[in-house]
Formats: sequence, C-alpha cells, structure tokens
Amino acid sequence: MRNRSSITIKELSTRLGLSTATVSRAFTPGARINDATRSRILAEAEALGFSPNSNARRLAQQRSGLIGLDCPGNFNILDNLFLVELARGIQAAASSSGYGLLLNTLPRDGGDVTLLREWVHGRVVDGVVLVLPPGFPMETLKILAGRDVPCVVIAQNDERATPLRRVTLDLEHGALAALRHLRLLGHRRIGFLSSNPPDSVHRAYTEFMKADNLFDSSLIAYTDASVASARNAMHQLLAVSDRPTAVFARNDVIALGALRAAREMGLGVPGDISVIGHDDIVLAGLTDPALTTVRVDTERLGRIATEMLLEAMQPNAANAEADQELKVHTELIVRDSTAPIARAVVTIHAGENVLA
Amino acid sequence: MRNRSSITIKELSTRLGLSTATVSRAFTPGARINDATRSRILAEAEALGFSPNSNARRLAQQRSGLIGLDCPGNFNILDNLFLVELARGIQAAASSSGYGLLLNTLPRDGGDVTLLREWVHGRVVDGVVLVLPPGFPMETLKILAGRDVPCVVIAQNDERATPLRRVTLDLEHGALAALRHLRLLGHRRIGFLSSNPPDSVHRAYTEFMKADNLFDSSLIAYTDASVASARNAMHQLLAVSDRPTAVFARNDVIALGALRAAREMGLGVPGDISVIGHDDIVLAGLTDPALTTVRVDTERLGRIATEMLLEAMQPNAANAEADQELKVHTELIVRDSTAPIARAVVTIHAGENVLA
DNA sequence: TTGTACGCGTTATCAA
DNA sequence: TTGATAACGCGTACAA
Repeated sequence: MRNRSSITIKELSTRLGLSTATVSRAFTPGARINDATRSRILAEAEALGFSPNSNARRLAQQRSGLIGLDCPGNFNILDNLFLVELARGIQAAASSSGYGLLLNTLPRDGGDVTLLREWVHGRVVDGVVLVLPPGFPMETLKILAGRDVPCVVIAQNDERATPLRRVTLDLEHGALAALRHLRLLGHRRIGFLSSNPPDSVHRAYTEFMKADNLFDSSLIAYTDASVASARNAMHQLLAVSDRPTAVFARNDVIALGALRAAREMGLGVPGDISVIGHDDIVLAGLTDPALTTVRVDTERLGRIATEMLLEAMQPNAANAEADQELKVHTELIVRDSTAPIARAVVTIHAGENVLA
Repeated sequence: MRNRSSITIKELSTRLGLSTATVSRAFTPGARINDATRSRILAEAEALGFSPNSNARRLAQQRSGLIGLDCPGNFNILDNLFLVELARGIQAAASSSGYGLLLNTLPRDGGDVTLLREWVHGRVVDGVVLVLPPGFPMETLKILAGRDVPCVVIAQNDERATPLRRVTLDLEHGALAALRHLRLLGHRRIGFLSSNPPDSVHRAYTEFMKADNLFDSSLIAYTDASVASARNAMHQLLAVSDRPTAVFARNDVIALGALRAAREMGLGVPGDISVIGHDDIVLAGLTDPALTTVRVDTERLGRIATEMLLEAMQPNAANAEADQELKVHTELIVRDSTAPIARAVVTIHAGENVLA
C-alpha cells in the first residue's frame, strides 16, 4: 500500500469541526456556503497543503477535466510543427476553461485508434479534437457513436463532408489573395511550384489563371518539399521562353529553393522576379529578402475547434447541431519578395525577348 | 444528471454471470484469471464497446497515470521550440510506460506555481518534470516536500546545485568541440558573438582562448537573438584590424546574421571566413552554406529526465538516491560553413594586412 | 447555511 | 480461479 502522504477532506473536516460536505463546498465555485467558513476552510487547507484529490473528484463529478487531441497516423504530435501550433491553440482555449490537454501517443498494441477508443469508452477525456489526414476511413469513427464524448474534426476542405462537427481550412482564400496581389503588381506570367499531390491551392491557381486567360501548363513545375528539389523545379520554370515574372510556391521551403535558383540565375528578387511562399514558417521572416507568404493561422484553427468542442460539451446544448461546420481561412502576408513587374520584362510581353 | 452512455463493469458482469471482481481482473495485466474466462470477457467488452472507467480506476489505484511538465515562467510550453522538443522526449518516454503527459497552462488565479501545487497536492499527476529558468527561487519548491509525487528538475549547468533529482545540460562540451574544430582548421583569430547575458558557452570560449593565449576582447561582440542585431555585431567584428577568420555564434539566428554580414562585406563563407552556430534549429540545415553548429539533443534530455522520473516513481526505490544528477552534453554538427583558414589570411598573421 | 448518507465505478483483500 | 465486500475520496440530493 502506498504512503498516504496527502490529507483528505475528511481529516480536514474533523480538524475544523465541520462536515465533509461543507469542506467540499468550499472548493466548489458558486456553492451555497458562508463566506467566513469558506475562507476559514481555505486558510486551513492552505496551511496544511491540501487540495481535493482530483481522481476522487473526477469520479464523483463524472468528468475528467481533460480534452484529448488525436491525430490518427501521426504517432507523435510534437514531431509536426503544424500540429504543435494547432495544439497551442487548443491548449490555450482548453486551459482558459479549466481543461487540461492530453495528446495521443503511440498505441501500445498496434491498432490505430486503440487509444482513441480507450479515451472515449473509458471516459479518459471529456471531449476530443480529431485531426483527420486525407483519406482517413470514416468507418473507424463508429467508436464515437452514441457516446457522451463530443468530438470536433479538423480537416482540409478537400475532404468529403462528414456528419460531424468540424472546422475546415479554406486554403483557397489566401491563395487567391496571393495571386490577386501579383496581378495588381502587373504580373501576368505567374509560375506555380506545386508539391505533389496537387491540392486545393493548386486548384485555386489553375482556376484563377484560367479565369484571366493566363493559364499555361509550362508555368507549373512539380517538386517535393526540399530546397534542392525546389531549386531544380525553379530552374526549369526559368528556362521556358517568356519566363515567369512571379512565382507562387506551395510552401515556404520550396520558396526558399526558388529564391536560391533565382540568385543563381542572376535574377534579383523582387526586382527581376517576385516570389510568394505559403505557410509562413519562422524561416519566412528570416530570408533575404523576407518572404511574402500565405499565413495559415493554425493556432486560431485550434482555438476555434476547441471553442466549438467546449460548447458541445455543455450539458444542455448536447446533441443539438451536431453537424455544424466552421471555416478558417488563410491570408496573405506581404513582405519584401514581391514588387511591381519590371519595365524590361513588360517589353518582352510586347513581343521579343531582350534578355539572354 | 448526465446521460450515462457507457456500460459499467457491473452490468458487464451480470450479463456474463460473473462477479465484478473477475471482470476487473480481465483488464489487469498479470492477474490470476482463467485464460478462457478472460477472453470471454474481453470479447463481450469489445462487442459492447466497454473500457473500464478510467476515473474510477485511478481512484481505486491511487494513481492518475499522468506525468506533468511544468515550466514556471513559461505560460505556454508550446510557444517555445526548445520546450516542444523537450516535451517530445518526455512524451515518448512517458507513453512507452503507459503514462500520459500533461502540460502546464496559464494559472487561473495568478500565482506562478498554483498549478503545480494543485497537481501535486491534488494528485493530478504521479510525477513531475520541472524545467527551472535561471534564478528560479528554490523556496517555491517547498510545496513538493513530503509528498508522494517524485520530481525531476531540468536546469542548465550554471544553476547552483539543488538537493533534487536533476538532469543538467553540459553546454561546454559542444562549445569546446566547436572551438577545437576551428583550431584544427588552423584558425587563431576566432570571434565570438555573445548573447546577453554571458553564460557557460561564453565562459567556455573565454577559457579556451586564454588557454591557447589567443584571447582578445575585441574578438567578442554582443547581440540579442535577432538577425538584424547580429548583423551589426558581425560588422563590428569584421571592422577590427586583423579581423577574425572564424566566428562562433551563441545561436543559429545570430549565425544567420553573421552569414549575411559576411556576404555584405564580400567575404565568402567558408572560403574567407568560417561560421559556427549553436542549437541546430531547422533553419541551420537550410542556409547557404548549410551551417556548422552545435546540437543540443533536447529530446534526449527529456527522455532521460523522464526515465529518471519513472524510476523514482517505482514504489520500492522510492526515496533512495533522491539526489542523483545526470549530464547531457551538446555536440558538434559539421556542415558547410567551416573550412581551413585561407592562405592570404595566414599571411596577414605574419605581419601586414593585405586586404582593405 | 450546514450535516447526513449515499453514489460514483474500480481495485484489492479475504475467504471460498 | 472466483466471489463478496470494503475501501478509494469526493459531490450532492435531501433533510435539518
């Protein structure tokens, strides 16, 4: 048997000549209790180093005071900066309502949602924020059905709709803002450095360019999310006749490769060519020139999802509106890597290539 | 009263014609129970979507299954990349022993260790990893005294010793490796970009240089951790007669500023001047040239601290060795920003300045 | 405003 | 190997 190093509410009550009920009330916000006795109790508790045993409390209250964050397929949330930022928002919202945050971990015995099942069926958590990767099998979520544990799903907007509370990321919003920004600067030959597989940002680009009759498939190059690969892709874009005067990269690391390739070709950024990134990672503010990019307010995404969850956890509005959806959009951050189109290049568009 | 959406162990037992005790045993690893009955129970549980209520379990077992990470002064752990990496290691070690991780949050009512007190006195967690900032008042830790909640402290090695289990970071190890690396490449005029306040890395530099009779206070410049400020400091270093042929920066962001200043002065890195950073942030692998730097294996730091904690949490070895200390040292990562000293500069050392 | 007494769902002890 | 039952420490009707 363990060393019982902590006082219980019972000992405290006898010591004060009160009942356990009264002592309990002293720790319950809004309970009917005389102010004087409450402070007498709290003072004694303070002196003795007493706090109500949280495990007993949780059992009696039928709630754990914990919110879970689960990302099936991502064994360790903290490995992924996107998820860290998301968790930051969730943690902020949760803690300001008195909830703790629990992160998913490697399941001990294999199954991908073993932990989630334990969380929900064992009432380890009072609510769950679920980040679903593209293509996640929805049948797996049956384990949530009929339980008293609300759940909010975070997914990108290309995911097919789910009959759950969800917050989705509207990537098109920021992408279109970036493209419009370039058009306002006079650019017409706008390249796109895509990461495989093409997603809603890519689609936004395609539709935007087509709508303006500017689409040209040779303005698109594919790369993975490494500087080296992006550099190659950028060189490829710069090699086409009538080269782009601006390039939109699917993410900031790719944009960094583009910056490097441009420098290698002797092109000044933004003087000779404009570059826009995506995601606004820390790096983006540190490049030379500082990168214009599209910011994904991931922390806000997490906060909003959590607020939605907390509301669903209210005992009254329980099952009402179990199918609402919220959108969080991305936005353009203008820094120093974009500028009006250069005069010389405008000439090119007029007919002949005066460079190289 | 809440909707009781979950089955209890009692219902399950009557449904199976067994006692609650037996059903409970089915979920206890290593309990004396007939294999056949166990699988019968588990099958039925699976079918009904039953998991033992964790809150009741925690109360009966007198343990929460949670480990807490507290960093007094840092309201949000996830804001700080160092702490995130640390948490990653803690999470990994904790979860592989079946523990969950709880992060500190903004205390609701002000006090700096309010939450820690609640955690320990209320037995919210079974153990605590405590990251202490320099100068943290040790008296505050009285709240841990006499409790059955073990604690491991993580601190830098300049902290005065505490009578607690602790893991400290040996920053000198990597710093000296970096300096030796430069010496082996032939450098003698080695600059140091220090961040205020001077710490053990700074001290390691000073002692190393003095031991080799190379110390010169004009080789040291102070800067805060911004690119702009570091750039200025580097220009200052480059302006001294007999300029350094290598520079050691207190962190990678500062090193980035140094890289930029060098380029502005027309100096090639590493051809004309070598640069070493510190911390090995993601950025370090993406600069041009890729940055040689000192890596702090923060994740390992967290893992080791947690393993120490888990051992202290074993019921048997409870209070034994409550004063052990472990050291985790930093190490040099050689990339492309360091090279042997250039011939021309060697000439300078011979007597006259042929540059500028 | 306070006290009594029961319930929360499991685990652990002891006997069968 | 199984069953009956007492903790575990606290919240909360209900009554006073």
